[in-house]
Amino acid sequence: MRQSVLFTKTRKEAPSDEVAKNAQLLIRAGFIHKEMAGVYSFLPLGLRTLEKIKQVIREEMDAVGGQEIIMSALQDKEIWSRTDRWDDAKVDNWFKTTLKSGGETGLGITHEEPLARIMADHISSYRDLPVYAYQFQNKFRNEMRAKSGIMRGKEFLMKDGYTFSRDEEEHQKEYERVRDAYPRIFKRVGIDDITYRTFADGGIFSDFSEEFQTISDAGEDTIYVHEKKKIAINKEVYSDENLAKLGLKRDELLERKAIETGNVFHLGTRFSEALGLTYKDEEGNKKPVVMGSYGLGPTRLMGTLVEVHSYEKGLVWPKEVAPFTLHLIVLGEDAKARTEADDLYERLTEKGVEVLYDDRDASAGEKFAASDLIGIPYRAVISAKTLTAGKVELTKRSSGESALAEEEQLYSL
RNA sequence: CGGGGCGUAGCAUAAUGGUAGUGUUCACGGUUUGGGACCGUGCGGCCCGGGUUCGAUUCCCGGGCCCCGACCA
Repeated sequence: MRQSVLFTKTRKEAPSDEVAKNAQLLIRAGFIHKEMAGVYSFLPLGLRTLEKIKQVIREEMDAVGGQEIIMSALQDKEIWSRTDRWDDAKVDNWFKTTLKSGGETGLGITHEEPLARIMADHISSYRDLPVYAYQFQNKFRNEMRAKSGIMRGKEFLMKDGYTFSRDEEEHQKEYERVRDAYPRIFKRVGIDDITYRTFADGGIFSDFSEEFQTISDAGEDTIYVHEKKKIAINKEVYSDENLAKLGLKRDELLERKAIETGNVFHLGTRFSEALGLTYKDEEGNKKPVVMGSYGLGPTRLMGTLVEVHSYEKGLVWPKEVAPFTLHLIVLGEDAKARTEADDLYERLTEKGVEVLYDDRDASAGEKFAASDLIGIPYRAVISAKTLTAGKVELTKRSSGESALAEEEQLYSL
């Protein structure tokens, strides 16, 4: 894409109403726009990154048998009443509204209920199980206080998945299969080294649930990390009894602030029993389906990446989720350099390299500053200088290494 | 929900009970061209509603935003 037609602009100064680093940098770089507290729109660069994050998650979910769907945002009060999660006294963060035809609806805070009902239409035999379905969908939560930029909003994108199994044994296998896909996602977006599988409150169906916590001072959670075992325990369940269950010792653990980037839960038969989601086993006995749920917020993950990868001058995207792979910059008004850069841009695009081409009529400093801010992993500079050498200057952003390169080297990016 | 703070131009900020200044952005002209370069000219603003007052951007009340805490499958 030519930067001269990209409608977003970069800014020198951070907005005064944001404190979170992720929001400040993403707004300065033109990735997002704040609509109101805890509500953000995604602009061209931000959307490209968000879509890439989604694609990484999608590929890993599909790889463990996930079937993608998309459910409605508007919810049927009926099914939520059956699980006792409609009443404001039970769940206090609904956005509710009245229907003109009478009655009420609300914007989905999560989707166990509607999916259990959908599955009731399609599951009737043990032969139909297990099943794993997931979706990417905006969730709406009427939080008292939004904070931390895009990491905790009132409207946010969520990948929520749900498994349906015959019994606890089968559920455990499904649960582990989906859970074990998560580290592969974190590896691809470059945070596997600081992300820990963390034991947390399990609710009523199990001793523990598990979270994926990414070490960062911007996080809201406190966890205790066992670096060698690559696991952690959340402060909320940090007790001698639980440490004994997990075989952990206090003196081997380090206290850290962390961002909850993902979570996986055992749901048991709570939802299936309330909503009539049953199947017939081999003997013809009617049994409730055992469920699990698996969350991972792409927008929160995007915020996390900014918190842990960015530096004072701007964003630094891992290649897999960067809005573009290469930032091509032409400097000066030298007509030859311009022509060469134009042609190179065309050739690279033809070869399938995702290029943002800064063809604007702007000073070198302005272009470099904008480039630093946007954070595309590779930068290629063309100027009168590089032209005489017959090469382009290629810089790898993550390491800062810079060298003159042949055009062919750019094709392999 | 408890406590604190802030609302002034597209953005960031200053001053003021008698209608507001700076930087940046933007437009135009000129000089520049490897780190948001320089000079000149110009456009552009007191969040909304109510109250006090001769007069409110300024003081008071409510809505808004931010921060700390509580809450957070």
